[in-house]
Amino acid sequence: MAQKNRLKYIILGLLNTNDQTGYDLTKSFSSDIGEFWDAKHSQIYPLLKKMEIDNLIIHKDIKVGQKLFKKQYSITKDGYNDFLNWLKEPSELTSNHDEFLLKLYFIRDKHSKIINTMINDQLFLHQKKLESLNLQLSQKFPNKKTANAQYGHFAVLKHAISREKDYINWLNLIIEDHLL
Amino acid sequence: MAQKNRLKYIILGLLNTNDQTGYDLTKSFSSDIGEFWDAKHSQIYPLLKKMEIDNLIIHKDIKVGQKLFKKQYSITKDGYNDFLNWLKEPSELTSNHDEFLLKLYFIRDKHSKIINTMINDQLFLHQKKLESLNLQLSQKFPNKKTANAQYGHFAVLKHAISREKDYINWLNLIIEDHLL
DNA sequence: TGTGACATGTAAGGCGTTACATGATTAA
DNA sequence: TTAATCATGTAACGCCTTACATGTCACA
Repeated sequence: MAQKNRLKYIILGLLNTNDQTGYDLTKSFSSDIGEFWDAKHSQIYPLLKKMEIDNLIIHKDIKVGQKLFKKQYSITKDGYNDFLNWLKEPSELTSNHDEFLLKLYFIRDKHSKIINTMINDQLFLHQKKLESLNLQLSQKFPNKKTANAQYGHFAVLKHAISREKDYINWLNLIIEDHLL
Repeated sequence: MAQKNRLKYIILGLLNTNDQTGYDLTKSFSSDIGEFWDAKHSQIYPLLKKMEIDNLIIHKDIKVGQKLFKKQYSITKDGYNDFLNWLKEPSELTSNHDEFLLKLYFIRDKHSKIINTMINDQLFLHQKKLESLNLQLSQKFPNKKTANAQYGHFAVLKHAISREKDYINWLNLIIEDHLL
């Protein structure tokens, strides 16, 4: 009855890059990796505990300030093997959940009045997103060297940008078509 | 503690187009709407019962053959209002879950050997998908009239095609870049 | 001294998947 | 007569979200 539990592999992958706390991992989902997956701290902390019991990761207590200790996790050999096996597995296509498209699907009349605001709202959101992705690209990968050093991250960011451009382009086509 | 429960709205939307059984609804997810959402019959049947209790839909027993009765559901006034309210709500961006991109993200070395098979496998899947979407387009919307009659469905299908083309194009760019 | 970020947890409950289960109908 | 499709359900369980909860640290 097992579900995929991809979050486990994301955590392993992130810890494989460098040791981190649950808090650090949580932040990854609001920036980088949030483009393709999301998770809240309330899911991450319990999973970290479970993964440590399963011997995939271990933690050290690091002193911060006077009283506070943070738990810095690192990946174990077992964890690394688990991660590699996942990487090597073939990936199926995952169907995208897009609520806007879902709504649009149900609008049968081309000249429906609701369609205009819907599309413009969505256009705005995707333009904002594209801007923020472009900003990320220029900040994280100012030159070829930086891109080659973290090639996957670079490639995935380029994908996201391409995807947003395509989305915006398609939305504009719909708007044009709508005026006819 | 309410989650979104978008499946409810999909069912309402589908029933708003025409009366259907749980079986019919289930099939929608393996074709059309499966492009943007997925659901199994084991989720659909219980939800239909709940939605009928909530007065959003009602069913009639329709005789099929000698013994079998199927439940044909239709949308109620309450259900229609619920559906319309959902349509009118602004839609936020939903982050895409794409396992391949997730894996790619973690591959730091541009010349990693694993990258080649990964990309080619994925390229194959997206090409297959694009073919099937093109087939759907030509079958469901052979001309302008048919497209205008179900505009949303048409627009969404065009989107999916555009998305797959963009994905394939990006994959090819990565492959090219990889050879350098 | 107070605000925002850092840091870590638990609880309740809905959502979604996999598996188990059964039977009728249709067309080859 | 047999296989594919039609048709409808339940059970177990893991995933994920929302909400509740607490306390420290750095900086202005």
